[in-house]
Amino acid sequence: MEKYRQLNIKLTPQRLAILDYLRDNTNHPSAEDIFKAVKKKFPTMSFATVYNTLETLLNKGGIHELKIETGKKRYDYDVTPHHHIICIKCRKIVDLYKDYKIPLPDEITREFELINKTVEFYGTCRNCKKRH
Amino acid sequence: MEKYRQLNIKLTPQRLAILDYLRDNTNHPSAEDIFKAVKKKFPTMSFATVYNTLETLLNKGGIHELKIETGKKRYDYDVTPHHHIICIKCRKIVDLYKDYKIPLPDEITREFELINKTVEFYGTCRNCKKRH
DNA sequence: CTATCTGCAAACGTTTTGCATCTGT
DNA sequence: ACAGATGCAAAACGTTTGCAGATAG
Repeated sequence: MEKYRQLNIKLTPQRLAILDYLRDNTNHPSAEDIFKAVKKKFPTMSFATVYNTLETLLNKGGIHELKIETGKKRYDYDVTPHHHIICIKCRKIVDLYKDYKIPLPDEITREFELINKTVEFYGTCRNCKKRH
Repeated sequence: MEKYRQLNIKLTPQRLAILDYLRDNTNHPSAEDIFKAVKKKFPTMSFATVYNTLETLLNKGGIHELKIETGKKRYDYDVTPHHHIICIKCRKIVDLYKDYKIPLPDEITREFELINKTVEFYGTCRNCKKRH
């Protein structure tokens, strides 16, 4: 795949399995989710390899790290800018592709050079609202 | 203080020290920051009490938990709606009191009942930009 | 061939828990 | 008086690290 080659990293079978899993599971999996899944293909797979690979991919800009959960990182194969809406009950995360222009007050633009922004919306999804 | 009483919790000296610290330190301290500070007043203070108190305050809506750092929670005494801009170099966090109206697409509003939102801006602060 | 990756196990930092004792209300 | 808080130590949890052996390029 084109994206894989552009990363300029050694494409080991383990890394390919991790990349494939991330590509096919856009539900923002945690390191453990990834580990469990790829361990089925590679029974010797270790957490070290998962974390090493995620770290490498992060540095190469191949994935994004989400700070949506406290105490557990989540990963996103989709690095195009987008936002998230999260159900506060079931923690379902839905992607939101909208390029919002959010103006910053002058006292902030004087102090900060803006690089990027993320908007997180919180609410209850239809399913969770139903079961009151 | 009025806010303290409204929490409807037992106001032990330890809790008062934690609340006072949070009230006076709006730099979004971590549990360890809080622990270190209040331990000076209460040498017997334990992490359990800090975490118990923070959990209680969260449930009562007296404080907010910030998901800005991965692997470490930060706390905010200010529960009025606001956003943050974070320096990606020194991790300085500046509050931003702006009530942004951010429109959601119909397919989202059909699926979710919006409760609240937070915007996180990332950039480099003046100090960090200076030292190139 | 060699720079880099894997996998194991041990260590780490943060947060949670069980429980006996103590204390605000 | 008693529901609920404290403080200690141990454990849990996600993540990182050191290192010997393996492997992609």
